[in-house]
Amino acid sequence: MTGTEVTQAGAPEPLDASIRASNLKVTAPRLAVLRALTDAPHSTAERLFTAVRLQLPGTSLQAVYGVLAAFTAAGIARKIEPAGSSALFERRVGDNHHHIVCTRCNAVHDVDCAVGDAPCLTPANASGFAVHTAEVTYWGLCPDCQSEAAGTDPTPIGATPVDPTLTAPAQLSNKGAR
Amino acid sequence: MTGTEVTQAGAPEPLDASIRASNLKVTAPRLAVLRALTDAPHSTAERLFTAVRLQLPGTSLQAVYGVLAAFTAAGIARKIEPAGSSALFERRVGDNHHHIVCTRCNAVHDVDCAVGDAPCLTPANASGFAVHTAEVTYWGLCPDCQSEAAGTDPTPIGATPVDPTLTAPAQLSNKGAR
DNA sequence: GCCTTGTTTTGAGGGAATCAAAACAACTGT
DNA sequence: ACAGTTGTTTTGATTCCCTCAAAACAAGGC
Repeated sequence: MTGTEVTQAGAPEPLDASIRASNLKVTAPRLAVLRALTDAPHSTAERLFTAVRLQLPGTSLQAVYGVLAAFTAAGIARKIEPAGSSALFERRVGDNHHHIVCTRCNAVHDVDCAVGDAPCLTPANASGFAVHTAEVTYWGLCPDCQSEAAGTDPTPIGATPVDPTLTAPAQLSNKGAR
Repeated sequence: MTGTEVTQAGAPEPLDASIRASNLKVTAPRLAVLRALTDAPHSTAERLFTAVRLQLPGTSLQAVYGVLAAFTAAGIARKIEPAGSSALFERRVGDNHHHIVCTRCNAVHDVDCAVGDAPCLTPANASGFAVHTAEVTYWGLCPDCQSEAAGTDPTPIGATPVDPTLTAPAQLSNKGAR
């Protein structure tokens, strides 16, 4: 009943296998977190904690933090920290992908790399740095929020959504902006 | 003597002018913060606070936060939040530039955009998002840390520098890694 | 110079994440 | 199957970074 036979679409290999493969001990909290992470990618520790508690009450928030730290260290999970939000976690690792965040509802989606392996990831002037990783975050409106923002109030749903004008990253060409 | 005649290289226009130009009142704390920001770009609020106090004791940390919020809202400063570090501020705004962070000493440098205005900043699959801004952060070793890391300990200088393997953004081609 | 409005100070508060020690459970080998 | 070892989790506290609110205060317009 602790769910070892998770033959669900989306989780090609059994949860415990990927944990064991990283030389980590397979525990109930870890399985639960990994499952929750599979069901809801780009989740905060808190969110995962909530999900985990449904299946495994008695799990502590610190355990979730610990599990996530172990997972990211082992490379079976990845931690992203978009400006203005708390850390998010995802299982998709090892591939060169980026993220796009909705400035209104904070939804996060994966974005494949534009040009393949190392797109514009080679900086123009690295000033002597030996670059080894690159990270791209896009900001915009998700489809849902586009429709709603069209005729409705321009105000974000959640209280403070991450004001793009304050953090002001690189502005794209304004064509079609408006 | 509160320094209005700052004819220093790096600050082409007087500090008070750029504040006034944004319809913000010119105050001592604001001048001090703007000066500190000019001298030390990519600084945390705390760091700026320390710098400001040298010239203007009695200034509160909250004032610095307030000034920085006003500056970013007005568009005369920009706030960046590299993963694992607290918010950093810089005066360089309006141009499409990115950042490169040393994973050992946390030094931050500006990086011009690789391909001009909108480099690889057009995501491969935006999944319907209306993208309006993009942000790129490179991670690597600064020149100084490269030399030191060559023959010395691979351990970072500051206690916890931001472990790139934990946050694991997109890996560049691994050639020359190791 | 006075008034209005916007800033700064002062003091408190809150969320996210980390740290440390003790209780506990998974794997190893027998 | 079982005991030992090592790695996890719990429990409890704490730190860091940043925000909020009200009162004191100063800049800029008249």
